[in-house]
Amino acid sequence: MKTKTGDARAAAGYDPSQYPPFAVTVDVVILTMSEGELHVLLVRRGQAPFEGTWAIPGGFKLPGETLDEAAKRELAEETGVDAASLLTQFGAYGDPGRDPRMNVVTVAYLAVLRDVGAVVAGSDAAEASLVPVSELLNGKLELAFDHMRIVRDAIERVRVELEVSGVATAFVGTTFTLAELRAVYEAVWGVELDGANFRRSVVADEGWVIPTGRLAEPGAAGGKPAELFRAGGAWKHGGPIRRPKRIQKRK
Amino acid sequence: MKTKTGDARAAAGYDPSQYPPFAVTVDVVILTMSEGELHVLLVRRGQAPFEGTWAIPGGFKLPGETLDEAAKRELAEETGVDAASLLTQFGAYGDPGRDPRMNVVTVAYLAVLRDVGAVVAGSDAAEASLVPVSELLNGKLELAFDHMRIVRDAIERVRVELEVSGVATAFVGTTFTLAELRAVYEAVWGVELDGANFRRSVVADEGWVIPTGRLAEPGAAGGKPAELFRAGGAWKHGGPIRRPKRIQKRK
DNA sequence: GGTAGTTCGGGTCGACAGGACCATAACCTT
DNA sequence: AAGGTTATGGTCCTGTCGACCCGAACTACC
Repeated sequence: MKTKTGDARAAAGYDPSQYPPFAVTVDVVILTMSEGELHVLLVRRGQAPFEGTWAIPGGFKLPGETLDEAAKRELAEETGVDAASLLTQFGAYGDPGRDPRMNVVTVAYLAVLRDVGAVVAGSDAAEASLVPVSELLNGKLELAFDHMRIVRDAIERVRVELEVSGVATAFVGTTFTLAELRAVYEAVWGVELDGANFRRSVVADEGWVIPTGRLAEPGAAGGKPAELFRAGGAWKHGGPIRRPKRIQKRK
Repeated sequence: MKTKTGDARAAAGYDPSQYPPFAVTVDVVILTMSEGELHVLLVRRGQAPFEGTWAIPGGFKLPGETLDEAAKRELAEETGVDAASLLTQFGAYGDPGRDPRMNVVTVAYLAVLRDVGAVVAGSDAAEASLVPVSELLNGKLELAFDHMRIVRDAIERVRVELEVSGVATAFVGTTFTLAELRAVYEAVWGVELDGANFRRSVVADEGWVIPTGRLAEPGAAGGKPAELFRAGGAWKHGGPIRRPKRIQKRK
């Protein structure tokens, strides 16, 4: 290559202070199960730009913290939840003009929570709400910046994550029935799974779920009381359930 | 652009110019097959810090381009290759102190190439070399910044990617034999696959590889000439081969 | 109390995928 | 021509997974 470019690149390529500054933010997509449906936590913006528009919570990275720490801090500030182990970085977004004021690159994180309802109240966000993802994907709601794209990517990510890791247990309580756990898969994947087959697969995976010996209270409709489980430590083994290609139909 | 919010909290939360600036870079991990082994392209640094240390190629993101464009540009500048379709973003790294001079957040990309050897010559890098990943993972080589971690993450990513997408064809030429394609899986995963079973799985996946009708020249050792294939368009269907849990043994 | 409805969980069966292995064809070198 | 090597087709066997059935245990209602 030409020496001109070489010299310019040598100077430009190695002196960071010569380059236009960016602001770096972290945004957190908080997913949770509510009423059998997958929801995302959104906050309403109080300032321009995009004042009054829904957005995902986030904030600026500080020089003294890692990206993971920044995401954890933002999550704690917005929801009061300490869930560092469930935070997964899944993408960086830096399109020019995504923030109309200056160059902002954001690193997006995914957080999976349970019982987020009570937590939202304690947040300092002006207005926060759990929105079903189906409403978002329908295009009925508009989000600030490129947050719609980020949320879409997050949902796709959690669908994959559900298959290769044990995230499913993060959606449910500390103890849960297998039906509750199965509902997570069904909601996220949009499929129906056979209860009996689900149980076989899950309990066959040693250390994945651990029976507590206790039984759950039957619902209003009755039925045999379900066994209560708690999450095992085996997170990395790859999930016990494989995502079906086509939607199963039960008669 | 020139918003000047008076409110302190609003300024802290919503005015990017109030926050410490970062430099944003893109780094590209270039993987290729050479002599049946997975290699990564490294360049030797000519400037401080880490002068003389091996590093992965990369550069600064410009305000007017997207992250993907920056990665594509850097890849072209360093290797002369236009391979935008093979570029995958896989992580962002922003630990404090990862660059001793200032706050730098880098977005890491993965590029899978074939025949990178001829391309390296045209690069403007002072010194470039293909290094077997086995040497890197052994810890025999030291990399600048946190590039070792980035490369490790990239390799893990390509192992997963190989299973869920059709990246394997990116490692080989426009036409290839099934043995060549199989060698990609074997090298990346570190396993041995049965040739007959491999063929069955691959050709069963409609549109994944397309026979050209031509035959390859047999190697020096002879053998039946292999059928030549070209890559089909079916990239998203998920790879045809599943990663074996344990290494297969052939007698 | 009895019966219907509901949920849970164990069992069976068949389809299919995947791995191990053999056989054959088509090339090389000697 | 003989033996080695590679590609490719075929067979066999096993484990996995979905579909489905059935009994167990509970609630609700008559």
